Amino acid sequence: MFMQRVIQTLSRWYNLESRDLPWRQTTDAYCIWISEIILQQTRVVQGVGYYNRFVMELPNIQSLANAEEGDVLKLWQGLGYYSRARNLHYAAKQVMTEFGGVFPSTYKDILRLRGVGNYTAAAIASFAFGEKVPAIDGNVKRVGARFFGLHAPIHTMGFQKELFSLLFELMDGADPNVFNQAMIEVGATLCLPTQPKCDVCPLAEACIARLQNLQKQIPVVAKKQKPKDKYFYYVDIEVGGERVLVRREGEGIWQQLYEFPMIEGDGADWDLETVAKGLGIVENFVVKGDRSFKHQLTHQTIYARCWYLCISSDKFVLNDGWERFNEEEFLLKPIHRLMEKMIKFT
DNA sequence: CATTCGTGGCA
DNA sequence: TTGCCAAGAAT
Repeated sequence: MFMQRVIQTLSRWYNLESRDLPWRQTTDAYCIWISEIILQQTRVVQGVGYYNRFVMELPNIQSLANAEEGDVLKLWQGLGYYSRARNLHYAAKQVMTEFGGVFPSTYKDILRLRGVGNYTAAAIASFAFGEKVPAIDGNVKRVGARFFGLHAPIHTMGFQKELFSLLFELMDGADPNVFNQAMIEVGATLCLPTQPKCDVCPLAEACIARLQNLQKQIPVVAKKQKPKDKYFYYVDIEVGGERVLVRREGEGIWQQLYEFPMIEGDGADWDLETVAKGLGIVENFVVKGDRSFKHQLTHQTIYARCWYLCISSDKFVLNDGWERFNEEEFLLKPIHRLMEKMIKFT
C-alpha cells in the first residue's frame, strides 16, 4: 500500500542519513534511559557531553543507586532542570527495590519510574525492547501535526490522543525502534518549526501540510506568557581566604544546590548596607566589587546583583546554614550556572 | 488544564 | 535587544 511504501522510505532514509549519536550505539536500557532523561527539553549538542561523562562515571543501575545524591547533582551541574537528576537517582533505587535490580522491560513498568512520563517510557520501550508504542515528543508532535494535517493546538489532550492513535496505526508492521527514532530525527533535522526542508523529506509525498502548503499554519502552538521579574541580591563573602556558601532548601528553583548568601528584593536599587543587614551581617566588611547581570528563566527574569565582600577578621560568625569552602572544596560541590557566572565576576 | 521547573543558541 | 524554545514531567 501507499503508506507502507512511505514508511519504508522513512526507514531507508533513517538508516542512511541519521546522525551518529552515542546512545544509538547501544541497546542497554540503562544507557538509553540516561540519554532520554538528559535530552528532555535539552539540545543534543548540549547533552552529548553530559551523557558521555554520566555513563562513564556511573555505568550501570547499581552504581547509580549506590551513588551519593551530591555526586549525581555534580554530574548534572550546568545542565538545568535539576529535579531530573534527583528523580534519576530515586528511580535507580526503585529499580533495585521494585524490580530486583533489573531494568523494567515494558512500557507499563517503565512508566512507573520517577521522572519517566509518557514520552520517555515509550522511547525506552521501543528503543531497547522493540515494543510497539509511539514515542511522542516535541519533534513528533510537529512532524505528526503536519503529516496528518492536524489543526488542533499541539498542547491539548485531544491532539495528543488523536496523534497517538494515528501513529499507532501507521507504525503497524514497522520496526518500532526505527520508526520512532526516524520520526524524531525528521523533526530534529528536517521538519523544523520554521523553514522545513520538505524538498529532502522522506515523508513529503504523503504530508498533508506540504500538499496543502500549510507548513506555516501547522502545528498550532499556544503563545507563551511573558517572564516575570525577580530581584536577587547576593553577597560573595571572603573570610580568611575561604568563601561562604548556602545550600538552597525548600521547593523552589535550584533546590539543594549551593549559592552565595542572598535576599530577594523588590527591584529598588538597594544599597549594600541594607542587604548586609538583611542577611544578618553586622561585622565590619570591605567592598571589593559590585557586579550585576540578568539571567533568563522559563517564566521569570532574574536580575541579580553580586557584591564581593571581604570580612576583616576571623571574628566573623557564620549565620545558620552558612558554610565555608576553600577553592578546592568549592569546585567539588554542586553549583549552577548562575554561580559560575558570579564566580567569573570576582 | 495551567505552572513550574534551566540553559544556551539563534533569528 | 527581545523572543522563541529544544528527545517533558510533576504538581
